[in-house]
Amino acid sequence: MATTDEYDPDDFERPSVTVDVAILTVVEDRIGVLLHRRPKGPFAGSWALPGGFVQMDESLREAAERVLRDKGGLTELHLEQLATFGDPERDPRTRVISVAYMALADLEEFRESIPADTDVATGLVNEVDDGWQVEVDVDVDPVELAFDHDQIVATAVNRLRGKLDWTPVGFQLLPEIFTLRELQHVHEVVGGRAVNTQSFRRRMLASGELEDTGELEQDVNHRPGSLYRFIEQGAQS
Amino acid sequence: MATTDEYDPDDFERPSVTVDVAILTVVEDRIGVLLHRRPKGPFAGSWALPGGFVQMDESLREAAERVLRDKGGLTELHLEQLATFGDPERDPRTRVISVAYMALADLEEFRESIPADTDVATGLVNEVDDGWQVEVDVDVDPVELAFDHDQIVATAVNRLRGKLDWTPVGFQLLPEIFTLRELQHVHEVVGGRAVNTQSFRRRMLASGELEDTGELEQDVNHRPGSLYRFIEQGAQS
DNA sequence: TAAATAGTGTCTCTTAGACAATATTAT
DNA sequence: ATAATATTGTCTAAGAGACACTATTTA
Repeated sequence: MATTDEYDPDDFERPSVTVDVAILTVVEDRIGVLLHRRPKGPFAGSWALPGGFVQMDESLREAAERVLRDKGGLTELHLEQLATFGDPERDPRTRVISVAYMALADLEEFRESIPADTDVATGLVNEVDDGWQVEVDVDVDPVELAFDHDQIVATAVNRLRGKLDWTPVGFQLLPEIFTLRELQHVHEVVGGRAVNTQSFRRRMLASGELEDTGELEQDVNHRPGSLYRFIEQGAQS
Repeated sequence: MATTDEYDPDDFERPSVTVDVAILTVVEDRIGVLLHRRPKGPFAGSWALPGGFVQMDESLREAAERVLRDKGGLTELHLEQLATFGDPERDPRTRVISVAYMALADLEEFRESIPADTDVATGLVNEVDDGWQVEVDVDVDPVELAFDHDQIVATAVNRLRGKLDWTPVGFQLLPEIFTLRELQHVHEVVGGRAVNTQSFRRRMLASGELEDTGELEQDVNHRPGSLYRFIEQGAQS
């Protein structure tokens, strides 16, 4: 038995702790996740989520924010903790426990975070087994992710899907100004199925979370839609 | 920058990692959580969640199961990971990262896990601030929990509440055989508000998750209700 | 019979989906 | 005019809450 009050932490061998971040976006009709190719170490050459060791003086969230900053200055993103993965065999080197985070970016931010000449790529998610498992394509072909990062991506996608119905998280995947059609498209891609346009429109407009900017969509070859902005839900009556 | 592929884990000082388990049940009109009094170490004398250091050869879930076993042989409970708490200051001794789990027990199991002559008690949860924060009473009086265990309890209560609407998790808080009224009571306590009896009954019976045992409640001073059993959702057509 | 809870029937209200009609813009 | 999408109107169906009524058991 090893309870926290009867033993000293120094009596125990300590695992390494990392954070890994699944940065998601919507790319056309698929969910995209930012991957980088591991130059060395275990799984060298494989695609992996960006991550890093947790420093002794930073919180877990700060570590995740540091990882985002290192990836092309991504900041101000929606960032939330997903789950912690601690199988003893998940890293062949030594015991490494990984705290996984999910970040959401719109496609522009996401693309800007990929420097031209680096081993960073957009993985496109295929859902397998009702979405509880995923497969990731890079440049059309399915790839095997390093460590248990496929599980982390699956967890992120499922979390995102679950949140979409209840929270205004869809806005995190769009630029500040967007049309209802674009918002609906995000919901359809994340949810993996078509949604009823009337119902979606009614629900969104009734939610009180959208503000009509009064502007119209530009440069489209059809009737332009109204542009909306997400209203921060700060001050409630 | 410290990415997983460019540094060796041995280059970094390692934190300690623990699991802490919020074992919840329903006690009359309140949510109960199992607490034990810390005999020594930081927060000596304070009430805390049961927990322990993660061993190098066990997974996080195995560590949580070990903690449950140590608490009076609790086993076969619903057990799920909640979140990981890693503020650098959360433990005054050294950097300790805690992976929090939630376990659900029915009141009988819960009571059996409390030996008569130990410093183990049932904390009763008061919800504060819309349930996003909690206060815990032991023997009527509010107590201050050790470390950030109040946050862990709040996270557990909120997770439980969120799950109740979508999953058959209510059954984990009841014995194998129960009446619809008992199930409704669990939902009302967890949800913190009354639910419509007709609607609840309709929804539960229509869910296909209940099997009528054909038996009736015994030893009650009113019309006895039918006893139901939860149907495992294994084989689907 | 009274008390207490189990269980049923039915009405209304809200919300989502289906379907159709009209509006606006570019080509 | 045609293509394409935006936007609105209305009908229907499902589910939840409200309310009233009947049923069953013990005291």
